Amino acid sequence: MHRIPTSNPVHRRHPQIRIQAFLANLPMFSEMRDAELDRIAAGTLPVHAEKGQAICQTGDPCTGFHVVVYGQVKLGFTSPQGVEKVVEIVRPGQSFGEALMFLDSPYIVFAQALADTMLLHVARHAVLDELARDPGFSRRMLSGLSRRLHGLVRDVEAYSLRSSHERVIGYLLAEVPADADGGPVEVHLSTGKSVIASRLNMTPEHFSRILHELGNDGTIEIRGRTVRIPDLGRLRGGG
Amino acid sequence: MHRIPTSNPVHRRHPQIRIQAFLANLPMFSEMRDAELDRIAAGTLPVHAEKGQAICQTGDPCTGFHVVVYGQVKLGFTSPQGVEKVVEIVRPGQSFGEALMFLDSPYIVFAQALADTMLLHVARHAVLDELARDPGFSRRMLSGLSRRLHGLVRDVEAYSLRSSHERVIGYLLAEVPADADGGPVEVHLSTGKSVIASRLNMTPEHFSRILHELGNDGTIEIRGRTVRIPDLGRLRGGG
DNA sequence: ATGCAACATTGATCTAGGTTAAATGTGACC
DNA sequence: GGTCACATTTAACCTAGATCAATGTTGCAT
Repeated sequence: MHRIPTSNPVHRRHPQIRIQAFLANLPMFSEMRDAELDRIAAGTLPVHAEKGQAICQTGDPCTGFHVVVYGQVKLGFTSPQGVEKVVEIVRPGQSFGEALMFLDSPYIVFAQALADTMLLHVARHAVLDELARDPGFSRRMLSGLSRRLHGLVRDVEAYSLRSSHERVIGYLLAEVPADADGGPVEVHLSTGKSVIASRLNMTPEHFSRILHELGNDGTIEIRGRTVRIPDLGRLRGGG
Repeated sequence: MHRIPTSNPVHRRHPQIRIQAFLANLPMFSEMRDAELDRIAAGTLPVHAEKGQAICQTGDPCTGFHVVVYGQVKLGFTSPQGVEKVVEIVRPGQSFGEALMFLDSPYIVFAQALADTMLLHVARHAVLDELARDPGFSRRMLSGLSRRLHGLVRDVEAYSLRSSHERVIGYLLAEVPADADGGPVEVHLSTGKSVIASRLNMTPEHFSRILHELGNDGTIEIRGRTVRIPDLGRLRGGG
């Protein structure tokens, strides 16, 4: 069990306009007028984290939420015995930590960069102030939290009602671009297999085995991190 | 696999004042002025469900959310193979279905009365209208959803990192009134053991076994649905 | 290129918890 | 009280997935 270094905010000034432009593309801040976006941006600070660096630890107080600009972040918790479980893999354009802003509890998950990552930290007070002014913003925030909640319920369903075999298939299918028709697709696993395994609530060994089972009955072809799916319908049907 | 009859709203008029008084006690509607509460109450309809009756089914569209007045409701999903998993047991004063109001998706869980139950159904439009007017209401709604999210994350942690033994202990401890000091306490299981077992992600058999293990090493004493805990500290320490 | 460290695969073995089945309680209603 | 339906318990057995232990791969820093 080794200590994870915690990242520090980059205090170097970034061009203000870039931050606003990025924020404006998030569902949460879409439809905001410039003045509103300016106020949010004033409470926003870029944060950089190297691969492996912690962005926040279990128990830390919540000072705002994070958005991933580039890179990748894993959220997870560690059992008293040191076992780790990945709850979510956060990709560019996605955010985490919003819910905590409305509670007075500290982080129950940790966040760690899976790659060289750039985030924006939006201060709690900036969000809270804006919520008080803009009902549209509240509405979008409620949508965001609801979507998150919905996703978690689906996870609970998967964990308790689906076999690991089914969870792997589900994961692969979720990685397939929406516009793919039945034909052959290639999906690229965005991170290491052990992280994905943990996300799917299984051991790396078991994940490997399932992938290779699917491999040698011809449902998928594995080349490193690239998985080719010759027939989507077949994978959907359970391999 | 038997069909579950769906409950119908009770159209008989209930005293308006009772509804408002009840709603006013919910965290979500606290601090509301009379005029606001009146508007919410105007969109609220009492619903009655017998023990075993479905309040809503997986796939139903969402027309609002429900609050339990008295009785008890279980939320859960059913696998294609007909296995059922209880996600939550909802008690008086608690509500469900809020998140769905902000999404356009149908119910992914079903809700079924565990006892003779009275609920209030608050129409989606009433909530949405009020959110647009009252930032304080938005704020409380955000708190509520955040708390729910937090709870679900804790569940995921329990399911993936704790043994069933630990989950049972956790459940019992959660049932102990907060004001209890270390001394002997009695907790009364609010519903059947199979439902609790499913809520804890285990079979009734396994739940029974664990309870009796704890029973014969003296950590707890079981008399039907009543569990006596002679030494809270000992239970907290893992039996 | 070379060598190291992290990651991935493979096989053997183990076990927590599930499944099946049967016996026993228990409570609601007549 | 009696009886029916259902909940709970008990016991024997089974299996999905974990753990342990090598071994192979890959990427990356020198």
